[in-house]
Amino acid sequence: MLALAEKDSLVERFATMCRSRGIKLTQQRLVVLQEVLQRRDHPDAETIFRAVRRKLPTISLDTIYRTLWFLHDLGLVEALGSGTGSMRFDTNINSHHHFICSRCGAIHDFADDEFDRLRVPAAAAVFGRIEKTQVEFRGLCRICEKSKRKKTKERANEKK
Amino acid sequence: MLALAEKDSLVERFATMCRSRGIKLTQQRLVVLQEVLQRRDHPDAETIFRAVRRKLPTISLDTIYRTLWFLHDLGLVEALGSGTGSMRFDTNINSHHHFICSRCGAIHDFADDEFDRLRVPAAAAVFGRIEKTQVEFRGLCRICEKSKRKKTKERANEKK
DNA sequence: TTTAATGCAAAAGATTTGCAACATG
DNA sequence: CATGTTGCAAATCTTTTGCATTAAA
Repeated sequence: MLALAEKDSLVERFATMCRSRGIKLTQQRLVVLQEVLQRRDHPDAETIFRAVRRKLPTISLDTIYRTLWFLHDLGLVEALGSGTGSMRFDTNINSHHHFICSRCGAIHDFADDEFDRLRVPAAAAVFGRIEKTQVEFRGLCRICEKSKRKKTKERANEKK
Repeated sequence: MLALAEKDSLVERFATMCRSRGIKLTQQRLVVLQEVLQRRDHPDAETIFRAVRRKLPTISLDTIYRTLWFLHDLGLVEALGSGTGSMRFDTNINSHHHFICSRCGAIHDFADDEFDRLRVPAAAAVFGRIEKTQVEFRGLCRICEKSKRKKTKERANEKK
């Protein structure tokens, strides 16, 4: 749900960032960035890999990792660390908050202006300068609510 | 900073939970639980392993994992998924919030009554019933603030 | 004594690294 | 051309599993 113009300007911005750091603008970086920009879920490296391979069949998984971490250093994606399993990347540039299923680990985004501007208590400020505020609600998602009998690990493994 | 009495009652509660499920109360489970209860950081399995091995030298790493997930199913610890690296376990039973360093992944707790009772926006409620609210502030911790030149991955690896 | 839990070693995943071949500036 | 990047394969790290043995109820 990023407007086209917005997306283009991000690609522009990316190109500039690369140039200014003497980093090369390769096909694979461009394709990974584009894939990442149009996603609204929280994919892991493998998922990005499968998607990107349709456009660039020779790309390798380790290039996906390198590129994802590179985008992360640039501040274009956020690393989520999904609980069980593989690392996931949050590609939602807009400020947002999370609902996380405590059972299956599914992550859903929602926006909330008020949550974007929570006061910073002194008890938190002592740890460092705060750059970002995010509220996390945890609970059972709709799907897990229906299959309560299974245990955490069983469900987590099903995802694979 | 758990009072002794509180800690004891948790061990009691644990024993009861085990009995009622026909699960055995072993030395290793008891020792892992005790280690977990007295920690205020967010250790990974390896860290717990090293600590517990001082009391029970023959314990194995996979027993640590099994026990940690068992405590998790019981609701006595929370799985954090640290971003880079290994899974971490939050052993703080009291309601609390997090400051997370976006560079090195360090996690610090703080308490805040008001944050414990944030309203739940409709946009979040649609995903499921909310059981827990947690605010996450992200930024550079004090240590990382001082060593800005290093990249994310370099610092993350140093921790090992 | 019955059943569940442990320790070990091996397997399975996920992620990273060294390096020769290759593409970009 | 010079340098940074890729793809591959092998290495590493973390976590899980199968199974014979041991310990709890």
